[in-house]
Amino acid sequence: MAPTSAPTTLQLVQTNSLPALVQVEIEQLILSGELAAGERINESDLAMRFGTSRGPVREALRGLEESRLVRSEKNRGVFVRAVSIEEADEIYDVREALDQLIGQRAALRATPQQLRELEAALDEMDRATDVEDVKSYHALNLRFHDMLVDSAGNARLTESYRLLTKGLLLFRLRGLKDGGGLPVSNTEHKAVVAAIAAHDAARAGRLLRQHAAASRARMHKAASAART
Amino acid sequence: MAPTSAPTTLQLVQTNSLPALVQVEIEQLILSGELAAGERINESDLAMRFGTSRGPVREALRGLEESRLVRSEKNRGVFVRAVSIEEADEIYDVREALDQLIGQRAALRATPQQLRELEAALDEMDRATDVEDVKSYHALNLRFHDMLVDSAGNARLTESYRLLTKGLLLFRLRGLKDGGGLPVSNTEHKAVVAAIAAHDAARAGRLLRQHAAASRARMHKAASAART
DNA sequence: AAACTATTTATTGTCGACAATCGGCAATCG
DNA sequence: CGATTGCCGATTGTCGACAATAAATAGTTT
Repeated sequence: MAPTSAPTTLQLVQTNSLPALVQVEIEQLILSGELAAGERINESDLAMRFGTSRGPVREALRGLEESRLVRSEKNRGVFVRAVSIEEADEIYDVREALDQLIGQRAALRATPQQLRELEAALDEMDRATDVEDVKSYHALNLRFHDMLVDSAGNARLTESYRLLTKGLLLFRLRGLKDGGGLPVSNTEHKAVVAAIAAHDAARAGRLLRQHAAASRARMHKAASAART
Repeated sequence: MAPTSAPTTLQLVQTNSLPALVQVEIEQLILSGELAAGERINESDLAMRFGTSRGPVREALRGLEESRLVRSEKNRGVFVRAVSIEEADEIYDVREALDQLIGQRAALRATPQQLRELEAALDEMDRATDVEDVKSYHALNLRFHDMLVDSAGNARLTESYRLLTKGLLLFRLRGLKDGGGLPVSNTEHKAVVAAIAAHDAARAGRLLRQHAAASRARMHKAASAART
């Protein structure tokens, strides 16, 4: 039997263990904001919600703790991590370095197929920009950067980058307006993809690092705007 | 009552949860090689060994899985990860980028105290080199790089770096001889520390990146020597 | 004897129960 | 009246037991 390209729920349950499933489920809850930053997580509630006992939930939380999405206090429970802007800055320090590496490697190793997908993503983001659909743009933006790091062809780099940027998602502005930075952001994306298509490693690396820096600046701008 | 500088066992048990303690214990077992790469881990055995039930052990293993020291197969168990030289190369790709960042930041932010400790570590490594104590040198070398990343003053960077380099420890050559690379390695260390002391960010970053690259080359050399 | 099948055994996966601990509230005492 | 102390409900921490699965073994058939 040929495996379906999109893995079925059945397959997921058969290959992944229950704690792993629960872990991604809780992760969704956190990243979607349903479990707010700083909030305390009740093990029993989650176990009920997923129809399991507390064991798998506890294992999942231990995994999430290791990936820094939650923090745990003995006998008090686990809390959704709250990422301050100072921490977000720290993350961006690292991210800029990794983004440069991603750009360099992608320019050398991206396949034509991957390049096509990147360009398709650019178009989609353009469309989202046209109708000022900030939410869609954010989702597409995440996917775009995921595709980028994948096209660098280094599994460890992908892991490190994903782990790092997950932390950034925890720093969410109340009402992420972004102040019209969307068209600028996608213009930067296009320059990066162009450099990758030209196999210009140095330029792609430099541009992607600059894009990260600009993204950080936009975060600061939005943060100070939200504070007033 | 003033807290003791070195945390007592009591304090450790009171603040850290049992799974966390078990996790570092198992981590030691893995990194020391007592649990060999590729080997399957028996939950009950470990639980007996630590005098706990399997619950805390399972939680600890989830944490280790997230930090990529073990991998888990459903209904088959968890295995100590075996890192191939290709994976080690991937890790070094990322490590070089992070090391450059570490050098840059350390040059800007290292305190005089940290600088003194770094220089003390250099001396210790010199002594280990003189008597060709490879094992001590390795331990000191790990500590030195830990101190370096700490002196960069970025907690996220520290986390990312530690996680990454833990993976490298899993790539262990049978009988790590290193072929007399120790004096060279410490010479590179000294140049890095000198650049940091001079607050020359660009140079410190460049040198630390080069040191990582040289370290990778030494790994390759040792690997090909071991293969013959 | 080789190969396939049934059975046994060891190990993991999950659960419910009990013990330990914490935060809050009320009673007590200075 | 304020602070301390002792309960009380809620939640986490840990455990032992049972179910489910996979590997190892024995048994049967050709």
